[in-house]
Amino acid sequence: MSNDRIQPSESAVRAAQDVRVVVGRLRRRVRHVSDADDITLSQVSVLARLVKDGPAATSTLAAVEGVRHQSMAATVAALDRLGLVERRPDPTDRRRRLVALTDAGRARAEGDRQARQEWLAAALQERCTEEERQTVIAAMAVLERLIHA
Amino acid sequence: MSNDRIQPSESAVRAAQDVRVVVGRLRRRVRHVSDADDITLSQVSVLARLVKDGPAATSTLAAVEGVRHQSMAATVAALDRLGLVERRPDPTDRRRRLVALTDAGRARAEGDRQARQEWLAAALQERCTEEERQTVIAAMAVLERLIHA
DNA sequence: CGTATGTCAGCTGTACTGACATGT
DNA sequence: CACATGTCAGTACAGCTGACATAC
Repeated sequence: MSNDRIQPSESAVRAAQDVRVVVGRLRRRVRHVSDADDITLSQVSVLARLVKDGPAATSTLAAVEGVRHQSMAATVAALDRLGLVERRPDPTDRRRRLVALTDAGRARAEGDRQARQEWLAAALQERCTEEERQTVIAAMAVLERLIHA
Repeated sequence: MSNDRIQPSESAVRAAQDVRVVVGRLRRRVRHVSDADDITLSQVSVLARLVKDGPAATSTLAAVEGVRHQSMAATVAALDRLGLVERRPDPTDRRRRLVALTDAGRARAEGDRQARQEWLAAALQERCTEEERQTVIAAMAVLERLIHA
């Protein structure tokens, strides 16, 4: 049990391990469910963001999602091909192209909120107590804070 | 606010959204940190599993990790190439090849537990209260239960 | 025979890096 | 000039499917 470095508490090590395992499994699980539809997780995430925050530049989207701008560009290009977003020049800065939802994109985003997240939301509803849901929300806030280091 | 289907509570929808966002970000973050080493997340996961459960067939590993056997075969093959596991025939069933840790694999698995998870464990240690860590552990238990539906 | 296990080949999604053009 | 934004090209990882051989 000796350790020459910092000595994280038992709870820190335990929490870190649990998080890693659960994150891996959750991701596969969500992806598998989302296979039913034909757009991808990243795409859903961007649509949801656009609904919430309105039109944005690729760089901005990349920043809020925590990915490189090149990666976000690929996701946005896919959404463009599907006709769910459109990219128009920003009149105030000709480097930028504002990404905005099309009507189809908005409709899709609405539908997804019920369809895609249904399994998790439903599971949280049917198989958890309100207290457990609050625990999950609180834990996500803690992890979010750590991510934004 | 009408909804013709089930009516998940606000907290269920909120929790589901938070989980999705945080899972995505955490995964990218963990992967980035793990770049310092030279083995991948899936590989780490398999090593950890072998430490815990002992030698196993590829199919078995695939089942417990929740992936296709072909996917697991690729991960195991990579570990084999690195000399961290070895595959030997199962005398009782000549279709199977038992995957077992080598000494190097065991050593690597041990080292990883401290090195790779350090950023998260350290963050949980330094920037959280004990109560927050317990919240995270509790939330992971809840999510784990939901995954194993 | 059907089923289980494993291999090989090819595909997709997601993210990365580096190099480059263009506009502020 | 440096910096921000975006595109293109190449790479890596991690999963998938289908087709096939072999063993139970």
